[in-house]
Amino acid sequence: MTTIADVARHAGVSVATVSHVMNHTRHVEPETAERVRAAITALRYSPNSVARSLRRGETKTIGLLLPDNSNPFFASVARQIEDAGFVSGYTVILCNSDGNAEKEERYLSVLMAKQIDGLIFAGSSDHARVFARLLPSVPAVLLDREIQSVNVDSVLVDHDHGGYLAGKYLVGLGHRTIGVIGGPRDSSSSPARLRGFVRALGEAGIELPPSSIVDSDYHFAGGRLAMEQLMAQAPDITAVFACNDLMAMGAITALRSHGSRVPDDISMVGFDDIPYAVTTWPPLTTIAQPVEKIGTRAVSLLLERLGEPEAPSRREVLAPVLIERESCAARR
Amino acid sequence: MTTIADVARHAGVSVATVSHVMNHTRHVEPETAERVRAAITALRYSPNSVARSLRRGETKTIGLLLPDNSNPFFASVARQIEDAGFVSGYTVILCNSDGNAEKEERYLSVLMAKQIDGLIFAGSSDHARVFARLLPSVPAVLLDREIQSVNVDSVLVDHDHGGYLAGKYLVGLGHRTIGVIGGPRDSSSSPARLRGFVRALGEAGIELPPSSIVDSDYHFAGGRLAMEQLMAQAPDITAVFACNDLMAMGAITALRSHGSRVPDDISMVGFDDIPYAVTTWPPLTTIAQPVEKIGTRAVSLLLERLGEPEAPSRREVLAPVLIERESCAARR
DNA sequence: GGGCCATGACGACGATTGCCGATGTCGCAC
DNA sequence: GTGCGACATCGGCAATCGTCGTCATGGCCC
Repeated sequence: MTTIADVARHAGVSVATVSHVMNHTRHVEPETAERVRAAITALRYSPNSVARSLRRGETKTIGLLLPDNSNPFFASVARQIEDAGFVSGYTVILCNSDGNAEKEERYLSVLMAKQIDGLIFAGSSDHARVFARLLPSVPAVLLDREIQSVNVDSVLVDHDHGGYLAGKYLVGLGHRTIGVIGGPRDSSSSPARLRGFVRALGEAGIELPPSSIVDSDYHFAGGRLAMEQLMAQAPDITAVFACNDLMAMGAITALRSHGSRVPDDISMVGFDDIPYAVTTWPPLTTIAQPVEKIGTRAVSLLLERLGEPEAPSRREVLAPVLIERESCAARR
Repeated sequence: MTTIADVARHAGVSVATVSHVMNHTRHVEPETAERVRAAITALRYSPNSVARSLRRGETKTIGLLLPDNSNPFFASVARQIEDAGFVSGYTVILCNSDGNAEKEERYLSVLMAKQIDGLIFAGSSDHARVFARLLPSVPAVLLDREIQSVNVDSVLVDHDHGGYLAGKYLVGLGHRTIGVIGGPRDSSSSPARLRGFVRALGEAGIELPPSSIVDSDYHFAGGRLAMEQLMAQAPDITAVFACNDLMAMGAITALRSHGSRVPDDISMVGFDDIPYAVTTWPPLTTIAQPVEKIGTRAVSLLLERLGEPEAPSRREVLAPVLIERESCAARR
């Protein structure tokens, strides 16, 4: 590997000069600078970032810790974050924790050792210990999660509002007896979605009996099972709100195998707007999470904090929007 | 940040000793070692990987350059690679190139500057220039791509064989007039899949007229359009082989809106076995790529090469397998 | 001679590691 | 029993990795 010293020798100057022409950090005689640049290209020199990082005390690297990159939602977020980081000269280290507290801790240690400049964290549940020990020592942005701490900003999605949107929409179509397929109780998102949904119904004077709510797990198969159960215990429903798209897709499958037609017999609203929401039949009406914004805002917050480490911590909440496709119809 | 010198001072030993107890790199009096360990935990010391990397000349980092992490196939591969790397102490830097040659080159430069120990590259097309300039200088593994070069291994999927499997299967079900929805001509995978498929048909004495082949783009909407076209120009087909699942899903949608039923009227075989292949109705019969193996084998090859840089380059080919679900039926 | 300009020399940054010195142990010869 | 050298054990010093910022220096002009 060629080093800055090689370049200096080749150009007949000192290493300091080479460094300065590369970084435009002090004036160098144009002629000299030209000679240096020539040497750089001649030797195909590229500065060693490791040495640079050691010297400068910054790595231009951000850690991205999320539950599972093979989950399309996180994959999209990761993609956005990587893109946004790259344009600002940052590189992303990807870590998958499966929401496992121990793994999160191990990854965090590695990332800290690697001297990341910042962290973007999408924990799957609240592991206070992890945060308390490690987070304060590096600027961080939490996704869909909050914590009282300096140095930590949050990007939140207004799940409550999303649920409200879904409720308003179904009520507006004339539905009165509505079923719900909920996500995991211990997630932070599902209860909020449910809350907003219930509120919308409440505003229309509609009450949601416990028998019209079935909890599930955010997965396709879980959604199918939940729908079976829902059909059994609340056979008169004309619409369903599934707390995510995957479960909505599973529910549609269950309905189809029972001969129910969507949206003719039952309307279906999902949540997330994953890319595959358009591949179902009928295409799924859903509440879209602003995936793109989540990623870009997270990076922006992080970079701003790097510029001003002592600024008070911020929380940014992003609004989901209703995407109307073909899985809902007015009540007959 | 606390450094090794702080620990040494705190334990009353030299930095060398601290280093040696951390790395078990020479015998240290148990008593002394214990004192050092105590100091380490007392000060919450964690060695600075950047300094270590500079000194050791290795970063325990591998670069992963792929077209698009939001594509579920690559997302899964990335996940597998990250997992496999982590257990061996490697960390992954994620880069999305969109298959854009210029981006690939920029990323490669950054990765080289960051002194990655190895590279896993899933290029979307052959950018010989990129490779020629940069690849030889770092151990690399190519995914689904080959190139004549030292230091470069490949993990390949036998697309030809996958296509063959699909053909054999449909022929075995009694189909004789079969349509094909192809992927991009300039990809390396689609033509190979097609080739294998045609061979299987040939062995059964079946010929594929040009009118039963429609090329598309590996996307859902493209698949739908292609199916429309296929129905128009080859109305008598009883089965379709789509060169990936997304197009198969689009094709099923097109068929449904024309009142054709899958598999009763038309059988459908996809390729890839993306997670969403089970969410269609009917669940999609498809040729599965060994996603998991691709990732783990890529990491293994890379690590083995790191251990033995001068070994002859290797190519590992992985066999796809037929996953029988419900989108195919015997010809009426 | 003071001030300015362009550049060079040099010491961190934090960890690893080859080399050397100090101390302790043991065996052997007298 | 004593003295001495060979050898093993343990720990410290200092060089090193490649880059960058600070201080120093030499030349030049007014």
